[in-house]
Amino acid sequence: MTDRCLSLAVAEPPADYSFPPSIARFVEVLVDHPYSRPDEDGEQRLLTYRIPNALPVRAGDIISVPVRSEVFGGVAIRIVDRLPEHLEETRIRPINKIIASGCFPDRYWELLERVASYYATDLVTAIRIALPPGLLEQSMRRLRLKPEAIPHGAEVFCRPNTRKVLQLLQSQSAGDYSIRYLHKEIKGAEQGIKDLIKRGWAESYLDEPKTASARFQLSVTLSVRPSALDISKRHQEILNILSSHGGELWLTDLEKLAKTTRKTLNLMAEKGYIALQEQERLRLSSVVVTKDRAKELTPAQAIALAKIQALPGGEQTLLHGVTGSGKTEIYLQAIAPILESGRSALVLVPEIGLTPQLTDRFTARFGDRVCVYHSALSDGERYDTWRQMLSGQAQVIIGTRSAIFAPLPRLGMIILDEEHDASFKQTQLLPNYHARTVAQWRSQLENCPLILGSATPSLESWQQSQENPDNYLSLPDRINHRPLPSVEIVDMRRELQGGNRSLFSRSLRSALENIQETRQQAILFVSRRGHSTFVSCRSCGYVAECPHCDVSLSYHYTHEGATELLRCHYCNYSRLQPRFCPECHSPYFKFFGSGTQRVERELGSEFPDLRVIRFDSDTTRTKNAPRELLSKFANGEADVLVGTQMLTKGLDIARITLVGVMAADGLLYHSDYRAAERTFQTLTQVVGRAGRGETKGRAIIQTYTPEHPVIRAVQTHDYEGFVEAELEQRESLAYPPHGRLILLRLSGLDGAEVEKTASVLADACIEVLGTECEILGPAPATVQRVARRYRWQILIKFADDRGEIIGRLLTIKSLVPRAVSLAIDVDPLSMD
DNA sequence: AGCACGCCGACT
DNA sequence: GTCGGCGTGCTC
Repeated sequence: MTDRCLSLAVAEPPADYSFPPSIARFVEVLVDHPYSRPDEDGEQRLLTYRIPNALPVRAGDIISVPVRSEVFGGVAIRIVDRLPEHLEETRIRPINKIIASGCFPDRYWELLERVASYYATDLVTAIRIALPPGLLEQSMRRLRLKPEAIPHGAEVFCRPNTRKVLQLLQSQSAGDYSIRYLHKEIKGAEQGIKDLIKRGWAESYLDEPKTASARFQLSVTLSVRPSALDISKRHQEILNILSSHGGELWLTDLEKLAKTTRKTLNLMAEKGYIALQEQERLRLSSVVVTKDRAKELTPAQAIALAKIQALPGGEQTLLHGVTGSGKTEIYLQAIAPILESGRSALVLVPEIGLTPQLTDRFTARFGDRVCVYHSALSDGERYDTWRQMLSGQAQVIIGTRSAIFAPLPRLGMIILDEEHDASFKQTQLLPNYHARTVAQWRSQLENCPLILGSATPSLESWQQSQENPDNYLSLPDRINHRPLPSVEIVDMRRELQGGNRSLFSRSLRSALENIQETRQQAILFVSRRGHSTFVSCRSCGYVAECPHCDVSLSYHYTHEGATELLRCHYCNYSRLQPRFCPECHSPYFKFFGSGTQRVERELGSEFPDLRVIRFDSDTTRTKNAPRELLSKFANGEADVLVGTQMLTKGLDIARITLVGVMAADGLLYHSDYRAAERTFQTLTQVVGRAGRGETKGRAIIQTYTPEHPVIRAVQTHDYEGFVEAELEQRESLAYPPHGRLILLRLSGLDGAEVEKTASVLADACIEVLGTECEILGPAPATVQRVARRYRWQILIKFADDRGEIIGRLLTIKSLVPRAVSLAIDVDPLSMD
């Protein structure tokens, strides 16, 4: 399949793009439409369109085309001068318009091809993740009521289907739904829709795809000398302000700066003092920070930097630096010469919203050559940043997972910070790619070095670096010889035996008291959000469960007097906590498992003087919330930060001297084969937040299993010991990085149908893949039902060098019925 | 994948 | 006749 796709992709040199318009009349398009997706043989189907009047379409452009009665996005693959034989010219329709051109730099197609084939999806799906949202949008046919045309009470005379459609439309104030939605809601909607249109009560229309577009704004340019004699004093003032800002400003900015109005400026434009013109204003998010300079490096940092700078293109190196060892400074100094040489750098981080500190440091060093790119940006911001990347200017892009597809024409370096982090793997949408894997391909294709940085490298990266020790860089010490925090393990069983029923051990309690006295700061790590993981009736044991998923509902209670809510952490269903047990009407409930809200509340009652900020996905939902909460904490407006996993990333605050882990067991208790690795990484990272300033840090880990080897390894900061033991484990079970996995995830509303499909697929796998693979399952997923869908899985284990089996696996796709969906997760990180 | 089209049984 | 169900084929 790969080969065929390669021949499809735009491999022609730019000179071949420009056919004379008289010859280049047709274009073959890969359309974002199911028909264009590969069939059983992996054949991509292209549709041929006419190019209207010399529209400058080139291969690689994103265009929009009509398919039947709708409009879809697509990619121009080939410009041709003649139609294929099986097509009549009368059947050929013209393309609608060019949405974006020149979007794919050299070598970029090859990257997308590789993503599509390795992750077992089609090319359009791979292209889609590479583009900003909205570029491949499609139109939809909608039905709109014409209320004025409907006689009063006339629906009584309609047939049932017409009435149903009418009632559904009338239930909404605009009286407007997509035809697809009407079909989904009402069976036999077709007739009703036709009837309504025939009667003239409704009209169907095509809503235009809402493609992102550039924003234009009025700008003001100085066109005279401000001191010219015949200009009034007020006008001179305004011109001076304009002049002092370089002679060019946005109209809105000048209005504010000069405290003037549009009317005055219009007058000045008429007199010819200034020129007003529409200009594109890029929506790039910018933060103003003070400029900084390169810091002096420690000897270890200097060695690492020198090795990075000597790294040949296409090679990767692992920068293994303990928490607080100054990896960011190395990144900054490695990037500086890249920018100088006119090339760009790509920095990938796990979750950008949570690491404002890192972004700020890059901006302080490189100013407006830094752009951020991640999903929290608005569509407009994303679109503009994406186009800014295409410009080819030397720049630094800091982004999350999807930024690995940043269309930078002259890429000089890729850095993956916190490379072990699981958020680099896409899990919800297809393709289920891992940004580290894609980064490895991209660095080879673009012939630029790849730096993987982490304090707790993934087993994959560790093993690769062991195979090539030249490309392993170690920073074993913190900068300024600061020691790593001491780690104390507290056995919570003993606390209970000793009569301490609080969430806080005696040790943690006294450490928190100490924080208050010494005016230092602490963070408390909790593995779950919410208040309690479940609520149970004290007399009958009833536990509220989610009606759509096979899980109990979490209890949410944020503050005194707040509504008590039960919420499903899988599908977000929520309802009020009942006052009485629905089974036995008892008013008494017991709360199990403590989350961030409960820890926050208990802190409040046991340490009323401590000021607490809660930092979890509930309090950081809005765009600027993470930055605001963190800067409040950094400014000393709170003493304790209580939070989940998010705390483990990039938090660097000198006054944090204490880290408390409320219950380490919540992490360990997972059936997943990666549970130990994840727990070690998370705990090591969170412990590493302490003691980055003058005062030595201290960590207290509360657990019910103090003897667990992972907990021990965290205590002794023994990465290597942990990794070696874990690698042996994995090898004995043929789990990654020894051997590879593919997980087939099946889901559907009909449990029996999903189960049946799963068993059919498992048999097909055995037939197609034979004895070269081990096929485990089918088995129900850990949580069998999520959002009313039943879920089954098949796990395929195979040897490292048998990558070609993925292609063979595609043939089983056709065995899946419509009502069941299949996702092929190549190299899954989690089996949930 | 949807959505047309067309064929066949049940009911005014 | 007409309505409504579902199997089959096409999308430039």
